[in-house]
Amino acid sequence: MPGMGIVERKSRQKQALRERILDAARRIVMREGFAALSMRKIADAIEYSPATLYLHFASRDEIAQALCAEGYAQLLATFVPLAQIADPAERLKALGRAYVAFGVAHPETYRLIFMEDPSYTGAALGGAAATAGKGADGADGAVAALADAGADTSANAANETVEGAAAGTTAAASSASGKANLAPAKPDDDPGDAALHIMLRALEELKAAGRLSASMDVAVWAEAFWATLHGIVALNLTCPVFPSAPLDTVVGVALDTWLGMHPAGQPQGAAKSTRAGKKKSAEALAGLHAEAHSESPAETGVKPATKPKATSA
Amino acid sequence: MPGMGIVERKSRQKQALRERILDAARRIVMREGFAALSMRKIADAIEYSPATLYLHFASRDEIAQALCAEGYAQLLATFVPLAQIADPAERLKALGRAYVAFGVAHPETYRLIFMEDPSYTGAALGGAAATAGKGADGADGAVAALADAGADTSANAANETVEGAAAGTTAAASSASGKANLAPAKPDDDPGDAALHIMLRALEELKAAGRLSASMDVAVWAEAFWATLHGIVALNLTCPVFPSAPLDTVVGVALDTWLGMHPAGQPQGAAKSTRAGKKKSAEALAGLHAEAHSESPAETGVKPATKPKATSA
DNA sequence: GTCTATAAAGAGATAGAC
DNA sequence: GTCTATCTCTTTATAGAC
Repeated sequence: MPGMGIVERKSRQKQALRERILDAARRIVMREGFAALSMRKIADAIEYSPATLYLHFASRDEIAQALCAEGYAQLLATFVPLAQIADPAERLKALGRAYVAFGVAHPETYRLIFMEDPSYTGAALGGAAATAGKGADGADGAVAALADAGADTSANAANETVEGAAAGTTAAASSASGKANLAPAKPDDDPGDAALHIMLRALEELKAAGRLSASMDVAVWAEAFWATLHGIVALNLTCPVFPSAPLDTVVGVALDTWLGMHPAGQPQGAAKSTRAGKKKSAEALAGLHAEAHSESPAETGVKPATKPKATSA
Repeated sequence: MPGMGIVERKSRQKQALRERILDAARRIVMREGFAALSMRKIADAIEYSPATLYLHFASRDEIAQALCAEGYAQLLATFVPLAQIADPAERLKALGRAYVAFGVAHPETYRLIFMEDPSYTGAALGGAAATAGKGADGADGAVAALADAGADTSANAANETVEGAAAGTTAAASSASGKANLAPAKPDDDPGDAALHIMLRALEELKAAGRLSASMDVAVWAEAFWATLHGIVALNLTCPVFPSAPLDTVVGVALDTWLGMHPAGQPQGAAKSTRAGKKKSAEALAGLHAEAHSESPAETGVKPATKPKATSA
């Protein structure tokens, strides 16, 4: 009968290898896209045999889902601090900018989560988006993944993003409000729900403040708003010619359109002034947020050329 | 020396087989998704050997690109008649609805064109989206594909969509305007450019009529608007929980937000009234437009469950 | 033109030795 | 736990007979 220390050590070792597997998998996905993720490649990367992987994950799919959970948590982590912004409209704009920045900074992660497979996309998005009610069916290891992911890369990513997005908005105002919006969106939910609720809360406030048409269904508005952000990110990742104007200009116009310009009365056409770079400069937006990542430089670059391209001989 | 008739017959036969190949490929993509498209499957479907395919197409990629060209042309075909709508705002709304309807009615086609690979997406989108100028580098067989595609399926699809989308708008007004907007967007361009120009023209008119902020850059607005539409379609195809509200409600809110409600003074909250079905009824929108297609019923269905899922044992 | 046959590469997953 | 070896399956693409 082995001492308890031995059991713990073995458990730690097992857990460590699991992490190494996920690390390697993440790197492969980031570098070559999800389609190129194979058990063999992972095994090669960590210098184990393919068979070993199956002691930790039942299938390639399980690895993919673990990666997804990390990604969701990572995205949520960039949202949470923004919930502090006092003005609901500015808060939503900051969330929108952070969302786009995340997608641009982590293209393959974003692809995996939101553009790859309905089963992946649906996984961490429990029964979310169901207006408000809808009994919360807890997603499992998602929040735990947040803690883990935060330990290596996403913590940095989150902070960078937050500072970048909050700069120039009402960031300072959050210290003045004190109580207002510090609820971190019930943490026992899955990240998808949590992120959604952050947005919905801001929307409710906006409506309460009379800055949103009283007849507007916030759930519908939220979905359309989300679609706009997703569309910007998705086109940016997939369409080589997409923003012909600087990305942040397009984002600015979208945010102004959905939320109205001037929270306190700045001249309209806020995005107009930004129109100077006039050529795809995802860096203009992403450069602010996504510089201190552990991800490969290729990920923060403009466009991955033509990564996917699964099988070719 | 064979008579000319023999040469022609052989040429016709060769062309016919080429069409059969593309037909089979299209069916496979529609049924099982692009990832499942393989030379063997095509060969099986047309009851030829795989080797024969290589006499008509150099590679699987070439087939994919031919499919893309068809898809672009098909989408453009649903746009062209809408250019007749007199009121620019209503025209843009109709275009938006048609765009979403197309994506919902032909999910795998839409996926292939706009969500699969940057090289596919960029192909038929020549140097488009480049604001206005940018010397037109002619894309090759795209327009020819329009003629071909129109011959079998897309003509019906286009007409159905047009009638559906135009109903309830200013369709009748087009007969009153006469001259206004009948330019079919220089036909020697590629479909991507053509579609874009239809939209840009409407936008310019909108701005000229003072219904769009004078400081707004129409190219930026157009891209953000497109992103919204793409986001709606893309989320609908990928995210199982996406529109919790009926799809057309979300589309309605988006269009109203971008274009303002009431072109002539109808009460605001135009989308509110639509909120009744309250459950994903893509049919509510797509049912109108996409009923008489030659595509498999699965394509017009709500969601393809989990089609892609490339390799599994 | 079309076929058969096959090369060459890669995938996921497993059995069984150690 | 880990590895070796392998099974099974699938893919693109080609060579060469007919």
